[in-house]
Amino acid sequence: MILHADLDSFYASVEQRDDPALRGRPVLVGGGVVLAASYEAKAFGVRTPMSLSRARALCPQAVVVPPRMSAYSAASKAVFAVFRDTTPIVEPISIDEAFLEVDGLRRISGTAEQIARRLRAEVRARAGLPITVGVARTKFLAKVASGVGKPDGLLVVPPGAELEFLHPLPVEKLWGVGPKTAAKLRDLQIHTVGHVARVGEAALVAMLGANAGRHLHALAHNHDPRRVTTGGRRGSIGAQCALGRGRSFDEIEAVLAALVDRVTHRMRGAHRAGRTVTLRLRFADFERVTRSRSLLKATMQTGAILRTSVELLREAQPLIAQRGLTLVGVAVSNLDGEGNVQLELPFTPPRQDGLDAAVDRVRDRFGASSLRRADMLNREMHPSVPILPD
DNA sequence: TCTGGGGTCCTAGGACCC
DNA sequence: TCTGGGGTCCTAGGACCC
Repeated sequence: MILHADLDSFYASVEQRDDPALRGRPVLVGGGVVLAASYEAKAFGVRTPMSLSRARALCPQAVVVPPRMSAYSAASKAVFAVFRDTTPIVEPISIDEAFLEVDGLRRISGTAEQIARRLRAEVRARAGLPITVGVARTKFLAKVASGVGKPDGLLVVPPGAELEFLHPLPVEKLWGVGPKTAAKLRDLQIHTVGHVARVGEAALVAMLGANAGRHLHALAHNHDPRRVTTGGRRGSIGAQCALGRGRSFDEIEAVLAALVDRVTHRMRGAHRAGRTVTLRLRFADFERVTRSRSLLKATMQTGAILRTSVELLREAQPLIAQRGLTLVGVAVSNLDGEGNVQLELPFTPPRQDGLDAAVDRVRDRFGASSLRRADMLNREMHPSVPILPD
C-alpha cells in the first residue's frame, strides 16, 4: 500500500503553530495574493491563489501574515524527518507533500492503516502540524484519498472498494485534468470519473491526444503502475517576478539581472550546472511566451547565464514595447548531474568592441541563427578569439 | 476570477546526422 | 543526383500541479 501524506494549509498552519493568538482564527498568508488560508478562512470561500483584496472582502476579520519562507522550510524538514523515520521509501512531491511506500514494513510496523495513524500522531507531536494521509494501492488513488480526507484526516481505500470510491468523484479529481480538459469533457456530458471510465480509450485519445487520453483512461480504472521512487532530482531551477505595468526596459533588465543572480546562487548551492536558459515573459493581457537558448556547456556562472538572458530579453524588446510586460522570469534547465560540477569562475569580462562589430558582420551575412552558433562557440570555447567569415 | 512563485510533462516542427 | 527511414537536439507553446 501507498501513503500520500499532505500537510493541511501548510503555511497557515505553521503561523498558527508559532503564534497561539492565531489559533482558531481565520489566517491568510500572502502579500498581493493568498499563498495559504487556514480552514477558518476557507470557510468564508477564500481560496489560493486569490488576490488579497478579494480575500479580505470575503473574510474581513481575517488576520493577514506575510510569508516566512525559512520557517516553512524548517517545518518541512522536520516533517520529512518523520516520513523518513517511518519508511526509507519517501518520494517528495513538494514542500508539504510526499508519497510513502509501506509494503514490506508489515511485520515490523503493522498494517498500512496503523502506520498512517502513527505517522499522523508523530507529525503532530514532533512538528506540531496537522496532516492528512490517504492510503491506497496506487499513488493516484492515495492522493485522491488524502484530498477527500482533508482536513486533519485519514482515509483508507481498501483493495476491492476502489472503483466504488473513485467513480462518483468529479473529473477534476483525475490527475492531469485542469480547467481546459474539464471543459472539454463537460462538453461531452462527462462529469464524473465513472463517466470517463465508460467512454472508452479511443474516444479519449481522439479528444486529448495519445498520451493524455491513455493516461486518463488508465487512471479512471485505477490503473497506475508508478512506483514510489526516491532520489528524484529537479530538472530546472528558476525565478520570476511579477511587474507593475509601465516599467522601462532598463528597469526590466535590472530585475532580470537580480533574478539571474538568485537562480545561479541557488544552482551553486545545489551543485547543479545547466545548459538551457529560458526567458519567461507575460504581457499586459496575461498572454505568456518563452524564449530559450542552449549553451554548449553546462554552467552555473552568473556571467554566462546573465549574458544569455539579456540577449533573449533584447531580442524580445519589440514584443515588450508593443504589448507591455507584467512578468519576467528566467529558468535554467538541462541540468547536469552532481558528478559533473563546474567550478565557479570569476565574472567574465565584457567583450571588446572589435568582437561586437564582427558579430554584426556575421549576422548580416549569415543571419541570426548562424550568428548564435558562432557566437556561442566563440564565447564558450575561445573567449578571446572572434569567429569570422572569410 | 483580474490572476504569485516554484515546478513538471507533453507535443510538434525544423535542423541535422547517418 | 536523387532518395528513405530513424534518431537526436533545439525551440516554443500548452496544460497542469502545489
